[in-house]
Amino acid sequence: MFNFKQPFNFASAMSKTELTEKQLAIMETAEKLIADNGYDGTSIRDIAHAADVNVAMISYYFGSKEKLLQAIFERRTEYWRTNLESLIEDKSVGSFEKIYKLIDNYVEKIFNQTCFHRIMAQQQMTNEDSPIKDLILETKKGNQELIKRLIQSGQKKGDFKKNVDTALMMTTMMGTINQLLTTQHHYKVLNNLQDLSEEEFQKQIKKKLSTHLKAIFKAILQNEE
Amino acid sequence: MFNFKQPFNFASAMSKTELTEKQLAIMETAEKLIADNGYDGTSIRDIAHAADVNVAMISYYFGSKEKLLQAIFERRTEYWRTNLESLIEDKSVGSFEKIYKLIDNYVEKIFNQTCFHRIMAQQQMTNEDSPIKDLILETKKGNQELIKRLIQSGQKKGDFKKNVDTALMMTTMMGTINQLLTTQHHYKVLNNLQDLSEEEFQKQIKKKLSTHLKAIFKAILQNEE
DNA sequence: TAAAATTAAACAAACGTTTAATTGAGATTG
DNA sequence: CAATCTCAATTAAACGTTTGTTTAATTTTA
Repeated sequence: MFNFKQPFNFASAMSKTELTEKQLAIMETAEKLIADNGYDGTSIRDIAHAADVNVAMISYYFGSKEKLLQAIFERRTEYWRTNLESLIEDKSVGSFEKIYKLIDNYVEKIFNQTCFHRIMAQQQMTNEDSPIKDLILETKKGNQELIKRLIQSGQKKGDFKKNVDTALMMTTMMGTINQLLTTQHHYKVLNNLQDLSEEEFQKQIKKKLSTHLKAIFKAILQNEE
Repeated sequence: MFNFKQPFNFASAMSKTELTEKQLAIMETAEKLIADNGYDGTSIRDIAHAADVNVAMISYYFGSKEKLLQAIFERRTEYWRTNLESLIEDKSVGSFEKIYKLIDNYVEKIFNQTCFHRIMAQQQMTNEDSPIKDLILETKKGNQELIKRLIQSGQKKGDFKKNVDTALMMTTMMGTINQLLTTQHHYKVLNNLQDLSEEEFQKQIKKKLSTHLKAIFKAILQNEE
């Protein structure tokens, strides 16, 4: 007899289904590998082997290599804004306190997802347009809009200087964090911290970075009249 | 008759020869392409086509794709330190003036070689050891040592604070510059500057960036006793 | 027993590199 | 001065791998 059975295609059937354990395992393995070796430097076979699944499973679940990356981005960018919104509205928190909390929030979030943010830094560098770059730009636009409002409210209260270049300020924050993220090893070597355990080093660097950024933001924002 | 003629191998014959026009053309084309699409995202055929030479010429001149990248790095890192040395020794220049000159120097150099520095930023991100990463680390080590001396001399004169984290300070400088370099387009969009000519934009951004960094460094370094 | 998950194998295209043959310009020769 | 020789420069074609993706068959699950 003939067999008319159609092959099932998961990728095209998946619209907003929950992610299975296996899909998550693939995504997290891919995150680590791509962060280390770059998107083009990581093959589907590398990922499949490290995640201990068949090569075909990646196309089966995600459709393609690029869509896998997109899935990673969608997962990680989902919960960015939410708690920023509430911070801005909170009337019981002072202007500088808000900024400080913002910094802690960024540092904490980024250092809790180092692999993903290293990938984001990579992707920002490429010069081709892509859905992912659009996603990054939209996220950034939203964030910067929120922060602009935060600063404007501080200016109205007389706490902050006028004429603050928000974009340049955010560039310094993201730039400093990214630079530290991508050159952690250099930082370790240059400061003779190789003996520290990875965990201890992360803890120290997060604290130092936070303090450092707060001092910078204070200097940029503080009204000295 | 038999032909015993050995093929000439340029790559292994070249030790410290001057670069020909053609080699320079290849290197500069490669710089642009790799900056835009990444090292693994750029094929030898892409480079050869853009530089209008045969694919084999690249292996012929440089030996391999990786050695081409190395040649680019050697060309660009050659003249980094020289004029920093003299700046530090100069007794007629004040502590802050020296720092400001240092900043201008970095901004100017990096923005005059944007493609190369975008490649450098890419390479710093990868997690594999390579001769190129070693070269970057050595250059950084040397620079940081010089800057440490610059700061220590300012501290002795009582101009600068004690307990300055030089590495973190440099991280902020390089991070801010790199971030701006890699997200110039985002910066343009986020600040509605799309109408400016590229040249005018570069000029403006260099000036703004310089001022911005000087303000930050002043805040970090200034002794307030 | 039907649908979904998983597999090994195959696919064409692109990759970095090498080969072997040809071209071209300058030196050497008759 | 023309002919010859020499060797670097240049070429098209081929090399063996690796790439992302698809196929068709098999196993698992319910």
